[in-house]
Amino acid sequence: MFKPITIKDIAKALELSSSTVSRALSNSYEINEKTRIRVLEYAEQHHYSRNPIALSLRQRRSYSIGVVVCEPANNFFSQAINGIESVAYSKGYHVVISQSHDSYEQEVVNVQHLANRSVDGLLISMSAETKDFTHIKKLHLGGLPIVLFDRVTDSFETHKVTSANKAGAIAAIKSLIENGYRKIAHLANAPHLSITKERLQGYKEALQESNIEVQESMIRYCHHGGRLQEEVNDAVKYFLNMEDGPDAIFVASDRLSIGCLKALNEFAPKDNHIEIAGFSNSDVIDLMKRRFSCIRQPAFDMGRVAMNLLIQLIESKVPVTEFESVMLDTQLLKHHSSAD
Amino acid sequence: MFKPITIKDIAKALELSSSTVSRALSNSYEINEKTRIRVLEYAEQHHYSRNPIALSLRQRRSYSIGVVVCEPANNFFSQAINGIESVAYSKGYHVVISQSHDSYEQEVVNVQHLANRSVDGLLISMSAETKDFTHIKKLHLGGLPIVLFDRVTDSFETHKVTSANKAGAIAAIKSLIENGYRKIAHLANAPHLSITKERLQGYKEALQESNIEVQESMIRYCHHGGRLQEEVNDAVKYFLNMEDGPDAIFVASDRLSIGCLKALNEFAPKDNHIEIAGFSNSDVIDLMKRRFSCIRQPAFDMGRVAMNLLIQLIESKVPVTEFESVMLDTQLLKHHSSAD
DNA sequence: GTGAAAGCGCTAACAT
DNA sequence: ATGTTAGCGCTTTCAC
Repeated sequence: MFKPITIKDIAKALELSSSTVSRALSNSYEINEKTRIRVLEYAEQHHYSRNPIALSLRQRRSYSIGVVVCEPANNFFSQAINGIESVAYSKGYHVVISQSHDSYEQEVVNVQHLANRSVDGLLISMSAETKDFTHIKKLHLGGLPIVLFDRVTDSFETHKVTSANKAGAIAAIKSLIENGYRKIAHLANAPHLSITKERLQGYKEALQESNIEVQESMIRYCHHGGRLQEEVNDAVKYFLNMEDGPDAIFVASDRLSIGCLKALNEFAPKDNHIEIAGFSNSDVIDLMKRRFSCIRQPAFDMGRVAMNLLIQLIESKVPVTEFESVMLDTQLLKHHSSAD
Repeated sequence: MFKPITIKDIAKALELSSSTVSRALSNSYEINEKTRIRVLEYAEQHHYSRNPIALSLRQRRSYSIGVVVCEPANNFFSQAINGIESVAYSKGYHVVISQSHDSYEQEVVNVQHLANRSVDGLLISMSAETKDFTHIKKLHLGGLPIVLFDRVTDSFETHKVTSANKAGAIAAIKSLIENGYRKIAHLANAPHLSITKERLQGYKEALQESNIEVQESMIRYCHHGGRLQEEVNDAVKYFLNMEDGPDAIFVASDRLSIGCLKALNEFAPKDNHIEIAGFSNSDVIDLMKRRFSCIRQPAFDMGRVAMNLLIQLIESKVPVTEFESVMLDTQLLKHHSSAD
C-alpha cells in the first residue's frame, strides 16, 4: 500500500530533527528563515502533507464536526447543510453528516458514534421520535460542544438556532383567512417536536384572532414526521371524509407537504379545491399541479449561524455558560399555479 | 474539557496491563474468560469507547471512506448515497461525503482533502467539468482503492458501476416514437461526461432505427450540467423558437429535468404541449403539472454495488489487477398527469 | 535556533 | 494467559 512521506523522512533527508521540521511546517517563529525555506521546499517537492490523524491524536482535536439530521436529502436540511459547510470549510473544519431517519434509536447510535472523540462538536436537529434527551445532555455536560438547530429542546441549556415558527404559521393562516378560507385544518408533525408546538401555537392564535374556533378534530399529528406515507394518507383521508370538512390545510413541514400533496393527488376527488399552505423549502413548488403557498425557512442562514456558534464554543478558551437562542425570520411565498 | 476514559484507566483500575485490556476488548482468543468479562463489565459501566483516532494511527486504517459527487441533494445521488451507507455501516465503515458542485477545481480539492484525510478508499462520480483525470489516476496508482460510479472514465482501469444508459435512452425514445412523436430533441449534459455520450448514443440509435434523421440542431448541451438555470433556459428557448421545432424533448439527467420543466413553465406558451421524457429519480414527478415520463436509475443499488466493490478492494490482501465493470438496468416509468 | 525526549491511545510482536 | 516494549506521526516542553 501507499505510504506517504512523513516529517521524519524530511528530517532525515535534510539532516534535521523532526521537531525542527515540525516547527518549519507550522511556521513557528522560533525558526531560522533559511531552514524554514529549505524544509518547505523539500516538503513541496515531495508532496508532503500532514497526517491529520496523528495531529488529531496529538491535539485531541479532529477539526471535524458532526451533523445529525433526520435526512439530508430533504430540501430544508440540504440547504442548512450547505450553510454549515460554507462556514466550516472556510474555517478549516470538515463536516460529517449522519442521518437519523427520524428514529430515536438511530439518533442515539449516530450521536454516540460521532461523539467518540472523532468530532470536535455536534450540530443536531432532533429526530421526530426523540422525547428523551439524556443521550445528548450527557455529552453536553461532559463538555462536548453542541448546538441545536430547527428542532430543539428546552431540557438543557446550549446555543439554539430556530426560525420564527409561530410567526410563520400566523402569517400563513392570516393569508388563508384573507383569501376567504375559514375552515382551516392543520396537518401537524410529531407532537413533542419543538417546531410542532410552535407552529401549532401560531395556528391557534391566528384562528382565535379572527374569531374562528379552534377544533381539535381539525388537527392531525404525524408521529413519524411523514416518513410513512401511510400516516399522511390516513390524516388526509380523514380530512377529506369529514362532514363539513376543511377548505384549506396548513401543513407543518417540508416532508409532510410533499406527502400531503401526494395523498391529495391520490385520494381527493378531481373537483376538490382544497387549499394548501405550509412550511416547505422545496424548489419545485411552481411546477406542481396544485397551488401551494409556502413558508420558507432561511435554511442556509440557519446552517451558517449554527456553525458559527459551534465554532465559537469549540474555540473558546474558557467554559461557556451564557447561551444564545437565535431566531430567524421566515418568508411567505404565495404560489400561483396555472390553475389560477 | 471532556476527557474520556482510556484503556490505561481500565488497566490501572483492574490492575492489569493495557495489552490485556486491549485483548479483552477486541475479543482476542488468547485471554482468560474471567478477565475478559471483568474488563468488559468495567468498560461498559464506565462508558468506555475506543478512540478511533488512535486506532487509525496505529493500524493505518481509518475505517472511513470518502464519497465525491456533484451534489448529494440531487435525488439520484441521495439515493445512491443511501445505498453506499447501508453497506458501509453494516461493515463498520463510516462515510464522509463531499460535494464538487460540478466544478473541476472543487473536485480536485475535495479528492485531495479526503485522500490526505486518510480515508481507506474513494467512491467518485466525476464532476461535469472534469476532462483531466490525473488527480485521481495518481492516487489510484499510489495504491488508494477507488471505485467510480455513474459518471466514469475509461482513462484508467478500476472497478466501475454504471447504469444501462444507452438502453435506457433507447427505451425512452422508442416509447416517444410509439406515441407518435417524431421530432424529438435532446437536452444533453456536459459533452465529455460518460453518461452524456452513452445517452446520446442511445438517442441516435433509436432514432435511426425508426428511420428518423438525427439532426445536430436538435441537440443542446449543458456544459455545467444544469447548475446554471440560465444555460437550461437558453437551450429550451432555442428549442421553443426553432422553426419546425421539436414535439418532444429527451432530457439527459435529473437536474436537467427539473431545470427543463422550470424553463418550460416560464417560457413556453400556455398552449404548448411539448412532451418530456428523461432520466430522473425524482419522487414528486406525479405531482407535476406537466406530464413527464422518466427513466429511473437503480441509484440505491448502484451505491450498494459500488461500496461492496470498494470494500473488496480495501480488504484484499493481494493487489487487485482484474477490475469489474458492472452495469445495472434502468426502468421506464410512464407518467400520466391529470392533464391526460 | 535546534535537538532530545515524552506522550496522545492504541495494538502487536516478543517475552514469560 | 499476561506483561513489556515499541512505535504509528505528530507537537511540545525542556535543555542547550
